[in-house]
Amino acid sequence: MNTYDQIIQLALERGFYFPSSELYADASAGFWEYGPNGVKIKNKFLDLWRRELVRRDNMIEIDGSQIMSKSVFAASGHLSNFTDPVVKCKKCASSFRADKLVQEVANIDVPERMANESVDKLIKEYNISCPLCKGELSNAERFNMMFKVEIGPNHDEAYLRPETCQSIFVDFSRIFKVSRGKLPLGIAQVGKSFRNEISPRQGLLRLREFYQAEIEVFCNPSKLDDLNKFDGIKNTILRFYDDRIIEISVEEALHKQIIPNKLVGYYLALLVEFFERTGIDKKRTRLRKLSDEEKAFYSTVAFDFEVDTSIGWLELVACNYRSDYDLKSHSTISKTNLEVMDDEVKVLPHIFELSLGVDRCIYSIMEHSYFIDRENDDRSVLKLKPYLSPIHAGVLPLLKKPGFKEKSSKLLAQIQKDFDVFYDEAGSIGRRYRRLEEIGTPFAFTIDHQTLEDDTVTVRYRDSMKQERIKIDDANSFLFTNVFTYENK
RNA sequence: GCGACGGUCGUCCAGUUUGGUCUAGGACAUCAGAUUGCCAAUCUGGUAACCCGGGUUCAAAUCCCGGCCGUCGCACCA
Repeated sequence: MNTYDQIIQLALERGFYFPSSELYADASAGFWEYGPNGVKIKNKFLDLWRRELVRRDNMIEIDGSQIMSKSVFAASGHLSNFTDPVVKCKKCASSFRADKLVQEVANIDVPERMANESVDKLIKEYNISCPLCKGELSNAERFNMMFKVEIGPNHDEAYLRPETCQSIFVDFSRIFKVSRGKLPLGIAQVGKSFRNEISPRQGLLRLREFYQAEIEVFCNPSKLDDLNKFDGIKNTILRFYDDRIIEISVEEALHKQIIPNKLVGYYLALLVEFFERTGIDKKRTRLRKLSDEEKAFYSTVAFDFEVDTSIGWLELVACNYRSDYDLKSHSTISKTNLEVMDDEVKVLPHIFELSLGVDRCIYSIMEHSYFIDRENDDRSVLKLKPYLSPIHAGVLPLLKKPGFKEKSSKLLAQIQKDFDVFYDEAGSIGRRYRRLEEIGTPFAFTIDHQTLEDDTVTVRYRDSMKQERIKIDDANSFLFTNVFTYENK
């Protein structure tokens, strides 16, 4: 069984995540739910994201609507560009990307945005048939990956947002004013996005409804290298991939023009430092500069932050320099001037975006944390960072005898307002330790005979299995110190 | 969306070839009790499943059709 299957099994058995609506046979693919443990790890992951990116860089966070008007997506380009021209074989019903098919067979350049009629014309002209069965092809159709919804009794057309960032763009003007913003300004948002994927697969890795944590940095395009805070991260090591991995400091990467300017370098560094805190193995991550073919339609420079998993390299964060694409077209379509003042000069800000897929991150963290301890009965341990663990600590009475439960309850009440704790008295003590470490609980407090005498408990560490004694009164400070530290114990 | 294969307790699997013995079995997990008392111990007992719909048949987990889901390949991945 590979690691991916083991993680899925753990997720199902222990309530991290599971398919949505599974009670019913008509449940569609691409929708998954977070169970009790999954929600906790997701919330803690987002706490870390806020701490390491939003707060660290004094960003602003908003929470926008999931349903947005048609005009938003007319301006964003999603109505016209978020589609692929598709032709179907009338005989065997296979479908193909029309532009790619024509390009291959006729050996001519076909722009992706070519009108359907022009594509049809080319198919006739070059007498193109189904590559599989030689059957006749249908006319080209556009498959739009946005979910359309109808508003009110008149069925007004609107869409579920395919990316969270559009809220940030359309709200930008007001946010900038009310927060007395100054460029560069990061605006962040966590929320759900919706894409009608043709074939969603692999659990959390490709969903039709998924969480994004996005950061849009609004900046003055003429001041991309005018950034004092760059000095704070210039020595941070980035791992770039292009045929092979290059480990290089941000400053060096700037000199070698791997990154275009200080602003991009600064935010890539913040991102990389954030991921170092998640428990994802840095040696199994890379930044990959995208070629022109791979880039999204709105992007001028793009890096993907990728992580190596048991099923290959996985894109976790798309880092796009979107220039003024978004504000310019929102400005045009809405007929609103979205320029702001920067040092007495009017500018239409450019945008550098860090668009993070939360669900994929959760999966990757679980996979990189999953550990089979060959030296200790092959126990399975989720070596999550303590601040990401669904449960911070277990409270375990060694015996089911008078006195033990009372002491346990006292300890429980004392720490559960500040921490996620789990009380367990069922089964042997070893069994209870194993249950806790399987879901990543870093600490277990055990109430034993000595507790009844001197109000001390043992703390058992998940990774080392070592124990030490502390006073019950010190349990909170122990947890504050050990849960939120970046050091591993 | 196409093709191949598959779908049985929470999880993993047996049972389907050849319809009846399946009132659906096991392991792990889980719950209750007993016992033990610091690393998955033992014993007893319990909960718990044939993906959905239709068809064939005296009889369907088993055969047929459709749908849904999953894995893999192709295509797709803004």
